[in-house]
Amino acid sequence: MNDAFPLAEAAGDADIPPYAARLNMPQREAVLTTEGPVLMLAGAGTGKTSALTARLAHLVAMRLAWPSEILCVTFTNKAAREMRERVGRHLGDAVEGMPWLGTFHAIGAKMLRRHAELVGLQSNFTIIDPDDQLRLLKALIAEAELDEKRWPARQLAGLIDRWKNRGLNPGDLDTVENESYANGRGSQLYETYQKRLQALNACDFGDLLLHMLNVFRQHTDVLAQYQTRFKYILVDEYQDTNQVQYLWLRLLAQERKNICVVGDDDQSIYSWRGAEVANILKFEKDFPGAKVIKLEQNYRSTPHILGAASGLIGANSQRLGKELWTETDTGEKVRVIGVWDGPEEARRVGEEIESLERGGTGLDEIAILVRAQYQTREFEDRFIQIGMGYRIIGGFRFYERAEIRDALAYLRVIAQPADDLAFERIYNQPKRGLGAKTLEKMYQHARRTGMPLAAASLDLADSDELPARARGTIGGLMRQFLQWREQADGLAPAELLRQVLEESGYQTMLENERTPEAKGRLENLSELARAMEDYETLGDFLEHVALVMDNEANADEAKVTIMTIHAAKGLEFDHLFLVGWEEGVFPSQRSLDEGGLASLEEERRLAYVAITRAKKACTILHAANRRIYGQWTSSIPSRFIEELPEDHVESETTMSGGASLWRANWSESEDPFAHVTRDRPDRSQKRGPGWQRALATGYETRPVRVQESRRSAASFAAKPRGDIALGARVFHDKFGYGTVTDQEGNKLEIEFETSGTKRVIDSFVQLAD
DNA sequence: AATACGGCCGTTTTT
DNA sequence: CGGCCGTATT
Repeated sequence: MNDAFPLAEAAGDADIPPYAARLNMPQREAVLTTEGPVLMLAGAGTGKTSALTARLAHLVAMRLAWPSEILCVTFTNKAAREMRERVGRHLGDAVEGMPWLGTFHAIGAKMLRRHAELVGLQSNFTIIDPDDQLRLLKALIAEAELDEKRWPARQLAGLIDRWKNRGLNPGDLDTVENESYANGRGSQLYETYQKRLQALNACDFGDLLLHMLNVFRQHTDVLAQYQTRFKYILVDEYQDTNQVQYLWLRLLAQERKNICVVGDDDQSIYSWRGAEVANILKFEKDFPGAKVIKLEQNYRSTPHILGAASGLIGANSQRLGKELWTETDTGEKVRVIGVWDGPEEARRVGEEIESLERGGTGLDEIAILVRAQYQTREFEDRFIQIGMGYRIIGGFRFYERAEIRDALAYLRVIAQPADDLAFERIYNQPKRGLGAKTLEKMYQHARRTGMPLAAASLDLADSDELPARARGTIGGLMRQFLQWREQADGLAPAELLRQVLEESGYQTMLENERTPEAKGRLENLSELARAMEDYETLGDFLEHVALVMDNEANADEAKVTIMTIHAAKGLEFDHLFLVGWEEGVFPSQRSLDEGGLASLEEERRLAYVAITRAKKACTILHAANRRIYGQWTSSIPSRFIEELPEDHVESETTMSGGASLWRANWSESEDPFAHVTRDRPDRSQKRGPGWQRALATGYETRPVRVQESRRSAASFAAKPRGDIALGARVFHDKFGYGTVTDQEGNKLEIEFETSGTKRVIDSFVQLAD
């Protein structure tokens, strides 16, 4: 990826270690400056991971530290994996000995398991996910006799997260913070929540860091132990650190001050969830004498792409200042295309991709980036229709599916009998005839006796408090749990899961459904069992699940990637389509309403991140009309489009000049909006000023006449499959069940029971029953 | 205890 | 428009 380091050739390669041979000057400086604080400002595509891994290799090769004496933190599991892999290439097996390379949360969890007793937990504590967190908070809000309508649990969850991100314990809240929920009951609920978690022997994501920060603050011996151990600290994506992470790092680095942070203030896009750009902006103040190294040579994109991105980000005020450059001198300008409406945007992108495909580009080198998840729909619909392979990143993740969470809940109760949240999830799943009333009694008893829910239910089954049937059911279930728990030690986790699914009746429940969905669920459960084979103990596996919620990319055939810009950070694609660049969509109106100028600048950084994902070509689209919440709304191009420097942009726009599709279509009328009917924007009060402005024009288009797009190349080549006849009942992953009403080659017209009539490619459906 | 309707609300989400 | 949640219904 990198060009050779020029001096390396000049000086002869003799004394250049292999890990540094391909680094440029600043990269090399970042590797060799091992002592003291270092701030590495690495622009997009400037080879920061190369520099980071080389630095790690260097520290070890020079015997400055053992791998186990280096703390290396990332934000994502993916980044941690990549780092581990690349360092492994330099260090060989020694990388095995890098126990402290991982995400903030994974490292926090690892430390906390060692010191759990200092915060009132046992070392086998459960890490609850946001879903459990919300259910728990709802219960607490109800107990506090608050109206959940007025004080939603979501809001409290958000506040607690924010407090934890800032390193605040319940007692640390000032009046303003405390008043921000339920008239001053914020800290009280926060405190109750923490107590409840402790009783459950559980903690949430925020606690993994906050608990450890508390330990560091209150137990200087523990802190000193880690300060001594970590001779060198490396932090990736430093611009994304929040307050706790910052305080955490500062304590750990205080002793030796060998901390190297890497980041890019221009790529800070997570402030809405606690990240503080300020951390990177003030690094030199926090660590006086810090060496600042800028990586500005870009190895990813063409000059036009870089020029466009640089021009755009130049409009931001709060910057450390960096200018990307490249030695490459070829490439097309960034294209900006205006289209009539959302569907046309999807059609147009589809055609562009088919054309790239004909030119030999692989689909996996192409991506479509959206601002918000809902925008993916339009493209999904279109691609299904033309039979183009796509994958949407984000949305439902493997571990979030109901059947997976159910299975995990069983395992959690086995591993940790006090996990009430897990028990509550499955006590009547599969249906055992235990309902809300039984649950309520179990909870009452649990509260009275201080027992965990599962234990309390067993106790209750011994009494006459419950109807005989429920008593028998609970007794049976608890006997099963006891048995599974006994087996858990001797059995491989995957085998245990299979047994649990079998004996609990969960599997039978799905098998009896005999629907394609149920079949899919069973497959997911097999997949889960397969994933478990890599783990020795149940505890190991559950830790993995809690901390690594991502699914490994299923690397099958090449597909176009559709995802949010946030999800694309750190990735790169040859050909990039940036869609929906309209005021209100991007920049997001909601964002602007909430955060004003600061938010606008973050949106602009988001645009910068988006453009810099492109290696060879970047195409930006905007539509003149879009359906927002079912309402047709006319829209104006994003201000970010105007901010792109002209020299690097080519407006092949259909909106101006003779080639304009929509102008041509509507040229018969003087007023381009004459076809539009005036109408009530009665819901506009709820919207921000931007939408009001947009809606105030009062335009609602009539159904748009669209040119039938030329038939796609794909549709000619494919052959129909023989097993589907007219009238057949079929199932489609996205549209559900339907009946085939027409068949033309490999294209089917299907009347779906819930999604209306659609034309789809036959390979996307399966016969029902 | 399971379903059916109706009202509400609507970004981004590494862990 | 469409998905989710909570209440009302049998």
